[in-house]
Amino acid sequence: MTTTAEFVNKLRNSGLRPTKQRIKICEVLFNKETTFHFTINDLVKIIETEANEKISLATVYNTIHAFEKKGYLKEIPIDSNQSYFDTNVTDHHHFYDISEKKLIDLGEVDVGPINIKKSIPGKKIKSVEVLVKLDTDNQ
Amino acid sequence: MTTTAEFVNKLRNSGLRPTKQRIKICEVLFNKETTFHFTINDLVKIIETEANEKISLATVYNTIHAFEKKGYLKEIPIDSNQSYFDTNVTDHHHFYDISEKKLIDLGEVDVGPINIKKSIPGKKIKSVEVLVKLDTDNQ
DNA sequence: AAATTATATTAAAACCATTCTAAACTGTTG
DNA sequence: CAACAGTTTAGAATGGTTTTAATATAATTT
Repeated sequence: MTTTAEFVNKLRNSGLRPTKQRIKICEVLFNKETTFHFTINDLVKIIETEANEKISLATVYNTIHAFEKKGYLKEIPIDSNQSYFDTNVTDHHHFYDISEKKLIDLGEVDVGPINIKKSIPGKKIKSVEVLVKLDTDNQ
Repeated sequence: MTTTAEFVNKLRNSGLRPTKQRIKICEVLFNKETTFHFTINDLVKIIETEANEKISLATVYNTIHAFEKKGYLKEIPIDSNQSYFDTNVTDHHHFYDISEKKLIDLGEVDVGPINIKKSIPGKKIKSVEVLVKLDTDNQ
């Protein structure tokens, strides 16, 4: 459980003004038992349902991008026409269930160490992401 | 070097009618020394420049999706708003150079074996893709 | 606490990659 | 060659995301 005051501090410390909208989004994203994955559309629906409030789409996008830039969210690359975000910003990988269009976390123990043997001069590795696509097992 | 007749056969054998447009796209994609990565936009430009021809956007999309379904192309998941395709359909992974927005192949020897220890009942692994993001090394 | 300044929110429009539509066209088969 | 099924096309539609520019709000200064 995180109090509103703590979110206000978190925002202020990041150089983000603690507006009503940002605080609400913090509560929706960071006040859960577990981390989770969402699309912008999911988030808007959660805000409308859970909070019975309406935040403009543009603000939701702005806020999510601001949070991502601050490292409070991670975008997950999927070849899809919409962006998926993860409130779990620790190093981990993902299953992607193609039929259900759902992401599932792979914990650190679920994937053996990844050994990248190639390097490009002048470039450094920023992240290593594994996406395991899942299909229904019909046989 | 692949002849037009061979592309015609390849298409016919896949159940795709060898139309002028599809043959042209085959020539652009599969008649190169090396495999490469492209977006639909890249491809349209190549066709216009290299071949001085115009194929309708819808046809390019249709053809690329048909080729992907037949396994002649692979889509590469990147957190971007446009799709990247690869003419290299062997099992391999990628570097993604963030500043140049360019993909670079990682050969089979460049990445150690990936060990996925978790499984989901009723689901089977369709693919395992590693994306290594690269940043400019300023220090 | 009012005034000022800088930043954030908003609805609506714009944007842009991709998909759809329905009419015209082309390859295939008999 | 006729008939059919599959393909191409321009243009419209779609849908996620970004931009715009006016309004509102938070922070800072007086």
